[in-house]
Amino acid sequence: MKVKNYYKNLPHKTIERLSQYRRALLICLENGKTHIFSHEIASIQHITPVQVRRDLMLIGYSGTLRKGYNIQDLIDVISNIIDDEAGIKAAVVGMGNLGRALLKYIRGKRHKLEVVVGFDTSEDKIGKQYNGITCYSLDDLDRVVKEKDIKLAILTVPAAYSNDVADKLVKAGIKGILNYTPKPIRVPDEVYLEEYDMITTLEKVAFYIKMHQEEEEEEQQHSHDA
Amino acid sequence: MKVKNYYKNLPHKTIERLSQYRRALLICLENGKTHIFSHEIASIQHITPVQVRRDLMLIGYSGTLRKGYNIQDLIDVISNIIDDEAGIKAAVVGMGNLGRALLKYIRGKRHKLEVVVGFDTSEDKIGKQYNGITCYSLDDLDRVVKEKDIKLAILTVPAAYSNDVADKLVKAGIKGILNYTPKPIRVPDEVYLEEYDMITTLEKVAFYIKMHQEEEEEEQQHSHDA
DNA sequence: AATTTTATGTTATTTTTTTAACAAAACTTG
DNA sequence: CAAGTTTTGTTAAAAAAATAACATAAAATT
Ligand SMILES: NC(=O)c1ccc[n+]([C@@H]2O[C@H](COP(=O)([O-])OP(=O)(O)OC[C@H]3O[C@@H](n4cnc5c(N)ncnc54)[C@H](O)[C@@H]3O)[C@@H](O)[C@H]2O)c1
Ligand SMILES: NC(=O)c1ccc[n+]([C@@H]2O[C@H](COP(=O)([O-])OP(=O)(O)OC[C@H]3O[C@@H](n4cnc5c(N)ncnc54)[C@H](O)[C@@H]3O)[C@@H](O)[C@H]2O)c1
Repeated sequence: MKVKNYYKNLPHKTIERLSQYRRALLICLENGKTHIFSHEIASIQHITPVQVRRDLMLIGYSGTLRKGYNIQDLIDVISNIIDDEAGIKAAVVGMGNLGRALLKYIRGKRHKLEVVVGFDTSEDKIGKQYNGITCYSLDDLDRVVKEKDIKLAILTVPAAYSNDVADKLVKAGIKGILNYTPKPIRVPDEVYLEEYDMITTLEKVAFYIKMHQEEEEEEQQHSHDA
Repeated sequence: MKVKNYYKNLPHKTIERLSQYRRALLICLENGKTHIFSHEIASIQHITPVQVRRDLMLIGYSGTLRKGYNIQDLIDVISNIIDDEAGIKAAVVGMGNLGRALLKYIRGKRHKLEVVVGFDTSEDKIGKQYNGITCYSLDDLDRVVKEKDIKLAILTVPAAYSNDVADKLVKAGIKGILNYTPKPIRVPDEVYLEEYDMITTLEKVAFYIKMHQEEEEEEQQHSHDA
């Protein structure tokens, strides 16, 4: 029976929530708490306690009845699942406004997930340090990725270059890409790809604001009719 | 029969994809194309053509058999659904590294969705202009939000202040919040909330890199056994 | 000691989202 | 012009995710 890949079948959403649970748990631990109930975790994440318990069931973690979950234990269990033992090294590709902001933000946040270099094509940036991280030329991508065993790339180049740079990343042996470029990229199946577009999210918020507005208008109409 | 709120029941995911379709369509239009097939849209977004057609069916848009969809028409239809006629005004709250990067990025991208001001508490930033946008003191939130009819807030303050500032935004009458802070905030039901955490996404990518690694190790094991 | 309360863990159900199946129409080709 | 191909639009099925239901046990209360 497979043991190692047991967690492979966890729902994607559960993986996301595990990361969020851990972040919340770390804060609770700092505040001196030792145990936590499913409804407390749920409240922080504004989800239901059932969902929390179900996620924890899926990873096979058990709490204590009427006492809740041991925070340190749970952090360790989650870390064992989502963290790579040897740690995963990442690169920020495209050290512009967003790239530098991200670099600064991520730096030092996670023990097993570290941004170790940046890449850019601008002479102004190549060779410079940002938050203690060296920016290399994109021409050195292959070499640096291999030398430093970088597996993850955060893509923040101008949209026009997304695909070109993505191809280079794949060739260099990158295993996962987080694409913040508004242009969807194409990568082989064995490279894990996650894309996020801020405009889309923003437009979604705007849409639901609009919907809510229209609902209210309609309600007013009704009360006027009555 | 309700007409105005017909689109209220569209799946959330469809709304997201509509925004993405439009972005892709705008690029196609610029390139001089007039018509597009569902499989072309699908290929850009790396989803299936069926999903594209299903989404378009849901919004009641019809293409031409064997000719595809009229790009300009479709853009207009999507815009009619997701854009607010009067336009929605947004504020960036917390003009730090991320806030300024976002402001610069969003500026001028969409006709009906505009960032019109920034807010901060730092004396260094209050009164300054960033990309032509004035940064106001958080103390002026109520006044400015009302004066300029701002409905959407992009929250990029330090995590420690997320909740405080969110409360103020709600009191000021903001209708939707996009929270980039790693701390989930609580808002009343009538305020639409979208949260996004980069660390979570990053950890998700790292997790699937790890999983893929372990799968490969196992395969090697097997071929060794055989 | 019996009863009530509070939480967990699991199975069942519902909802949401994606994918598949296929009929119908328009064009192409032999 | 008949047969085949392509592409849409829709209904049906499957898969994924969230929610509900509930049995169980520890602690608190009566
Ligand atoms: N700024 C934001 O908040 C934001 C938000 C969402 C998405 N984005 C997207 O992220 C990307 C970067 O945005 P930005 O605001 O940081 O832009 P930016 O212009 O500030 O930064 C782009 C950087 O990429 C570098 N670059 C150019 N070509 C390159 C290449 N081939 N390889 C490596 N580096 C290269 C440039 O020298 C520059 O440093 C864009 O695609 C943008 O659409 C930005
Ligand atoms: N930098 C990133 O790429 C990144 C990525 C994801 C999330 N975040 C999150 O976004 C937030 C901002 O990150 P940052 O890197 O821009 O930080 P930053 O320190 O550069 O910016 C924070 C800004 O908020 C201002 N501020 C402080 N208190 C405020 C208040 N009460 N009201 C309004 N403004 C206030 C500060 O003066 C500063 O200008 C943080 O919560 C961070 O965790 C940042």
